[in-house]
Amino acid sequence: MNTTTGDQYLVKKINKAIVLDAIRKHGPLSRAQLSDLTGLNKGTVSTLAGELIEEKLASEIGLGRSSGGRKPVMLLFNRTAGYAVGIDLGVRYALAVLTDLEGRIVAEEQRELERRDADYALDVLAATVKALIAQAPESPYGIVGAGIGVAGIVDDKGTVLFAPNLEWENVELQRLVQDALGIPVAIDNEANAGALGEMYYGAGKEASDIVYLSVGTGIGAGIVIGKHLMKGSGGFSGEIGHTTIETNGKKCPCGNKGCWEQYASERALMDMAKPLGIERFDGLVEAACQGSPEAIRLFHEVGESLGVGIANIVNTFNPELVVIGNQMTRAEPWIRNAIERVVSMRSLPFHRRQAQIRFASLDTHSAVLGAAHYAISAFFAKERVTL
Amino acid sequence: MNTTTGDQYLVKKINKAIVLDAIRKHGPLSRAQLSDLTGLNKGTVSTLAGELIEEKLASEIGLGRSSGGRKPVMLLFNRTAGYAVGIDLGVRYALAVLTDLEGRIVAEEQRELERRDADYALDVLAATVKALIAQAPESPYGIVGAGIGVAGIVDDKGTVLFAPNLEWENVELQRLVQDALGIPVAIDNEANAGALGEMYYGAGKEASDIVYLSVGTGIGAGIVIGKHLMKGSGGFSGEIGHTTIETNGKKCPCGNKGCWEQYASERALMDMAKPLGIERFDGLVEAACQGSPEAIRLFHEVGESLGVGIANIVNTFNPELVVIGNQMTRAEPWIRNAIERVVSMRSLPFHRRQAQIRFASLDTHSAVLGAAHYAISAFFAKERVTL
DNA sequence: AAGACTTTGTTTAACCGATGTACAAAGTGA
DNA sequence: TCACTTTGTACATCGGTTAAACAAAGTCTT
Repeated sequence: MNTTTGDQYLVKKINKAIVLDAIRKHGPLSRAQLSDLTGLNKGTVSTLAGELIEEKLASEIGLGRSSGGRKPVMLLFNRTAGYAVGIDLGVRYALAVLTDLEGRIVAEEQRELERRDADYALDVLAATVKALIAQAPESPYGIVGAGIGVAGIVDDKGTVLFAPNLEWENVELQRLVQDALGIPVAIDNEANAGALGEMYYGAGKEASDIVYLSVGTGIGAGIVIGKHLMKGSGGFSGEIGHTTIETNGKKCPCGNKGCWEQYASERALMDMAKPLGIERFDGLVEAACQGSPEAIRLFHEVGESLGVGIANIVNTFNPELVVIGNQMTRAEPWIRNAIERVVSMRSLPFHRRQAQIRFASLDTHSAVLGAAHYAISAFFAKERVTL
Repeated sequence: MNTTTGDQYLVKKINKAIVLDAIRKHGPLSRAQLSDLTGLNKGTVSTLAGELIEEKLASEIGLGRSSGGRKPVMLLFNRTAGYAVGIDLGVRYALAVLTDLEGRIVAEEQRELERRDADYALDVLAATVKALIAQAPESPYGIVGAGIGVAGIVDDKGTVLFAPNLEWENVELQRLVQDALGIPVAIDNEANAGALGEMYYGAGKEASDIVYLSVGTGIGAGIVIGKHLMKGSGGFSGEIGHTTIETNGKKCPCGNKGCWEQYASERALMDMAKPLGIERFDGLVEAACQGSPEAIRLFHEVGESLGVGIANIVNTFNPELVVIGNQMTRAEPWIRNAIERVVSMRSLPFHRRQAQIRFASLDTHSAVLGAAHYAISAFFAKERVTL
């Protein structure tokens, strides 16, 4: 039993959070509109709005249009009250952005990772973030925190349990980065971060059930149901890439046979491309651009395999939207049709609406923006009640 | 914006719910213990406990042991303040129980379903439930509601969208039953109900991440993460049985190829048993009991296929516990080893703990008790805040 | 057996925040 | 200019929690 009990302070927290959320989502708004929208008494809204202004989280931006009476004073969320850092920690690169509290990018830094060990990555990360922080404008709250999306399995304590492609095991990334930077840090897997990014700032703004598929070296999925990120046990983000789609199929280094990512990942594609003498993904994309029938055939094949797994996801979660992100986005022209054909063939007929399939609208920035969102929402969750 | 705003009444609701929950979960408790446990002031607990007694939801059961001072008055949850009905609506049968508010069975009725149409099922259902209600002892709240677990896909409005084995489509089951019985009714799919039943009253009492697999004619799964039932979009319960485990495998009536339930369901098993001249599941179980090597081989084969799909679930959700329920429970002696071998072979090595595999400890009552739980929790959610 | 100490549960005054009402401020439109 | 609207603030009231005091009912030591 450690449920938070109720008292007046809780009531105030709840209502203040409601008012701030309304301003963030629907601003600019007058106090009267806020009262209508939230159902709170005018007087209550007045006091709470006053305090939010005091705290620099909202500001009066002048008078609005009258509809036959006194002109309303419009309130706007003060999105530059602080700044957040979002980091996408990939295998060969680290991409970091500085955003305001609405997730708008104000600065960006990218670094190549020349080695894979955690110490090195940590050094690069710290330097990158410090370079970003130096660019942050003066603000009441300063840097409110950092979020990291990492290509590996993360638990709810912020430890990277296993990152095969980085060759990491049990790295306490959250603690390490937090100590290095001195600001609150949140960690999650790159696919989950991408899902949040697309939901809040990208292709899924209107949808509430989204699956974000990160198709790179491996395959990861961030699954959002009812605007909530689905987290497995212990914060475990599903290793859906190691789901069997061919019971006696290709051997996977994980020990299993017929894993999806043996057929549908970037790595699978490159394995298939070796006989063609093409070693890099860029090369294959180029070959396809120039009309190479072998290259195009390979993309079709991978697209079909992607479709099989996506159909499984659709049959299991019935999402409105499947967003394909990471490297494989660049293959859109050649895989899109194959995916759509296979998915519509294999997904159950009694779904009321057909799931749409899109490619990440934030391009390579889904994960990094989602990561920034972790920091922003942690900042707001701290002194508030989560609605 | 329709978030509930905060005021004194909300605070009281929250605190009253906290106190009642504490009594339900840890009772008998004294007022002083409640104050310690919940963090609420002694005076507050006194008033709230008084009201709960007034409302017949708790009662004083006498004095407890003193530890050097005045003897405490012990409060106990009044589990007979009302009764709930749980229904498991299968393809060939309807099983219904009457439980007290702690989910203990006080009466039970089972009926065969001789036809499959919804009207007939509804008549049988109504008669069965009425027979149960007639057996309910007098109580302050009477019958607080009914929950139904049904072998089909249910949306969040209580409509059975599709129940292939019952041959139903778009049956507004909740409304129909509610009108027939005049009590609140909650509907969910049988696998979800089973998962709740096992979590609250069965094998999963201590676990918080459980997958309940209902293996009958088809395969359904109820997935519980962090004590919460995972619901797909629109209340959609995952049709995980139609997940592909063999890309170019057997055709499935659903239109897909290589669906899991084409290999691992009761129906798949019986299809395989036809050449042996065995037509019914009972027959096959009997044959295996008598040591028929063909029957045992078939069970092994199905067990292995079950293992493939379970490994997929384990890799995706990393549960603590997988509970196998419904018909296939009866095959435990012959499939258990095959399942465990395949799952441990195919599940990812970096899971910190190996998922345990058990067979439904509530036997055939998982779903029906889970269904009753829906009614009970709906009753408590009505006048309260959900914690 | 008496008195000191403990624990339980109730009572009461103080406090806090939301609400409704009255009201002041600042418009619009005929 | 005047009637009517709309916005935002001020203030008394209400309900609920809390802390502190207190009454009730024990135990334990001497």
